[in-house]
Amino acid sequence: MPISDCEVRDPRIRRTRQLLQGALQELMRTKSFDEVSVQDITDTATVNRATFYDHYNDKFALLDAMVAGGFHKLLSERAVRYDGSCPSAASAVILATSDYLLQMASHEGVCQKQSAFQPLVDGAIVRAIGRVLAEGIPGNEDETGLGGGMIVAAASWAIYGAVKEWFDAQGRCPVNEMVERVTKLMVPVLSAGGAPEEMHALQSAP
Amino acid sequence: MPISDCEVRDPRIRRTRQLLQGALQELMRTKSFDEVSVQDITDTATVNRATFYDHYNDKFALLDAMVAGGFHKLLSERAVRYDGSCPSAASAVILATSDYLLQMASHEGVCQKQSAFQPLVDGAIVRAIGRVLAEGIPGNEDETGLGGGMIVAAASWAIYGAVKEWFDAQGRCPVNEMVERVTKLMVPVLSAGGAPEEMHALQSAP
DNA sequence: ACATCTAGACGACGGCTGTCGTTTTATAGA
DNA sequence: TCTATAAAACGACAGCCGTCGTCTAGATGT
Repeated sequence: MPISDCEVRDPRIRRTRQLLQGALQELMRTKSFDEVSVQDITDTATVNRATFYDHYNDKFALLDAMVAGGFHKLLSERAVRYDGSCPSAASAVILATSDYLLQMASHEGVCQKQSAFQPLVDGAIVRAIGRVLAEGIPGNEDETGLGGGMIVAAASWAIYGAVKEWFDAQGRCPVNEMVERVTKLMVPVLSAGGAPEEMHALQSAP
Repeated sequence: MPISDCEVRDPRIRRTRQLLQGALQELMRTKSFDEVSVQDITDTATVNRATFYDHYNDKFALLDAMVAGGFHKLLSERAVRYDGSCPSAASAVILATSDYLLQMASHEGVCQKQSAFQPLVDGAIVRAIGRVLAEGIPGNEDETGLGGGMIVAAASWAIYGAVKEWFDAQGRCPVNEMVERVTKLMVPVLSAGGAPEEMHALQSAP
């Protein structure tokens, strides 16, 4: 019976969900996700276990909401928006992604241990990235006939995959360099929808 | 205590794992993944429940192995290999990905209902695509200094994301057209490592 | 201030999970 | 062929899951 998570009016609901998300974050500082039980979460949140299921289908749904919310928060704090195919905007999204991964691994501790449910986190972040990109790339098939949906999908998955690859193989190169590489890789993809002129110029620059 | 899944000598182990994977496939023809219990699987496979845990950590690990194995089988049946940055090779991988999704949805029924654990399937397929691409793109950082790992990661995630986008929004365009679009999108990414000449020619072709 | 609505508390339920130790069975190698 | 190895069967266990129905309390809106 969980209600849609974005834009909840009732302050009680917000409070309870805040408590649950906080409890999960707290617990994941020491345990890995699959070692945390719903019982643990509700005990820490001082909330009845049955109440949990009034808000989320299972602990995976809670994780999903937490990740999506956290990433969205990080984006809005920096006022990161992807408007059009501007490469610097793409870089901002890429940087935000890597920062979020770092933040999760360290002080938030969302994925302290490499859990078997990492793919769930992956999916949540990819969706979040997709949402940002979609704001800048109209989904309607315009004169180009390419369909922005596919570009957004390809780009958001690619960005996350590349950043995660860099992240998992730590110490390969500094963040700046990684962002630059991924941006260069993404520019031709993102510019496939429109405004290709400036892109090609930038792409062929040293 | 599960033993590594690839290259198992003992025929008994192969037999049992075959039975378990077959049982899960069978059950997912009617139920969604999260509606299937380990009990169901072992009952259908006529195998003791405890035996299941000798082979897989949980039912998610079984799904993962099943998807990876199935995709690898589909690729080797067609002798699909990605050697170098040849666009037709990329197209073959893309087509194989969409075919695998179709095959899963219809007659194999791996993801009949849209389950909350779809991300796990996603991750398994992305990893499988990555393995194929990695054969054609050397991971060592050569004179280009780009590092093939990032390209492989970006490309495999992007390919799967794009194909899945097309797949989820069914009826948008025929398969051929989708493959062509995604290939065009991926060529600049894949060719970032080396052999960029032919690529650029193809990219600017009508 | 009041009546109403509804989130949340609570206890209980059957079912599934993951693990353990022991026993049986069949493969692999000498 | 015979023996050592190891996979699988089996039963049992505590613990967690997801759900249900009922009841309380507090927020909402008039």
